[in-house]
Amino acid sequence: MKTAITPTRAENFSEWYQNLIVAADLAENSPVRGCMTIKPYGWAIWELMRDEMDKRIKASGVQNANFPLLIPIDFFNKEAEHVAGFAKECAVVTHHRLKMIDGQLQPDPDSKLTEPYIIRPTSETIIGDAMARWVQSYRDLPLKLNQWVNVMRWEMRPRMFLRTSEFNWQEGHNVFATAQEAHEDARKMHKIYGDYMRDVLAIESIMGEKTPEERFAGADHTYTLEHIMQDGKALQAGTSHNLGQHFAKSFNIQFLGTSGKLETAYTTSWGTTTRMMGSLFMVHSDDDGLVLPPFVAPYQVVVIPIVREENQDTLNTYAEKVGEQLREKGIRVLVDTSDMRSADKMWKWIKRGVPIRIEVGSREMDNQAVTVTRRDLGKSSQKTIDIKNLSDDIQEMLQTIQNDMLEKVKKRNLEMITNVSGLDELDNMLNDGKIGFFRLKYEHTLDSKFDDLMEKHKISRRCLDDNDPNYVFVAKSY
RNA sequence: CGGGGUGUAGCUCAGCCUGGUAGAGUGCUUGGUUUGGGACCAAGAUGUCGAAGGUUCGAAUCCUUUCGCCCCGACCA
Repeated sequence: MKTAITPTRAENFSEWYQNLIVAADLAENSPVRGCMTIKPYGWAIWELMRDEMDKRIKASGVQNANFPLLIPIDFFNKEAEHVAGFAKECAVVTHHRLKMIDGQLQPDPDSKLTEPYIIRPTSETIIGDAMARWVQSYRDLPLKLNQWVNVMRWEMRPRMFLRTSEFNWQEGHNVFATAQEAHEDARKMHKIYGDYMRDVLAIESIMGEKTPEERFAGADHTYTLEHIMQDGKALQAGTSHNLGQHFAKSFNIQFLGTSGKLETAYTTSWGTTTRMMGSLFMVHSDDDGLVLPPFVAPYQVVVIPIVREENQDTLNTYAEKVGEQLREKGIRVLVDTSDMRSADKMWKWIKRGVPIRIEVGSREMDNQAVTVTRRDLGKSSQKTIDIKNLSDDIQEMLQTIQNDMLEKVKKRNLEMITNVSGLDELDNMLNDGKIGFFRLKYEHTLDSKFDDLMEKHKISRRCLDDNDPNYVFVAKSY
């Protein structure tokens, strides 16, 4: 059978992924090295994801703000571990003016900055600096801030949505009076992310704490959400850090406590990025293109009139009427009356992952009916239904699709996780080509033989098992 | 940043070895026949051959430099 995307997932997963992005019109490589252009259809998905995330973040008591893109290099220097983590991938602004020299615009040597700026790879430092001023008393705490911005990390090996030099994200930064509150907050944001990914993206995350080897530079504890891709590899889709007093000490975030003594605060930071889109695409899509969960589908339903010349006008009117009926219920609908062959329209919207396709032709019009097909199930789900209760039926169907997609992922996750008793068993399974996550005692991975296995099989520790932190998940990753 | 590959029409690519002034398929436009899971016929438009320099009467082709992209590593949301 001919698939819309070639090669298929089974033939070459990473090439399939790239072609998927092109076929679904999500993004393209830009003229700027390592940076992508997110196209309107891709951005529409992000806006839906972002708006829902923003709602949930605000509901947890966080306020949005906006901090500068440029960070004084000196700020960055204040937290040693943090510097070590990011120094290798920073873009640096060194001049503030261009000059025409030999017919070429160049940075004007006379405009060299005495102190260069870093384009933010993350904003702990500049937000820490502000917090030091904003936090004076225990009454100012907790202070919870978030910003939706772009950041830049000079990546050596970019891949669209998964790892680009510039990416969009939200970064939250909270300050607390006590270690306990900071601990609870890091866990709370972690859970909010997990719920979001389950409810909105229809993805069940593998959640847990990063091992000391893998945690964020400058954090005491890093909690991660790992997603299992269809090829068994891991993708980190979000993190929440308990930064302890590292940044509070470096930036003097201090307050007068109830006892009248000056105390040092505790901070957390937590983020999710456009990488979640990469996960969304890789987790759900198939060999015919994108498959979107209804929650984040720019169009939840596409109505395609199967027109013939003689009935074009009446049929388009009927299609619009169907679309209008659905819109009244708040369903996002596109009635595609564009000048294309209907078969081409179908494939276009299949590739773009619209959850429900409604076809209307003269047969349906005569019977006051429509033919519906679910994207996640394909042609076998095609059925003709009466339009009498259409908007209710479609709404219910959208909910079912959302649920079914999650269940499918949960089921696949279970199949993708293998318990192993020790390093020899792990080695054997990987030698046999077994893919997915492997769960084993964390202490086994402290054996030097595990370092050899990591090298040999390109695996890494993803996170500890939240249900039993004596165990760790190990996998190949993106 | 190291190893390998690659850059020619919107897209996928041939042509390069052996220098002689640009090709195919697909897509696009127009007309016609079609239309319920990727139609067919006919006509037509489209290129600084990634960029810069060099060799040459002449460079997509040979040489040098440089940039991007892809794959495999190291690094990471």
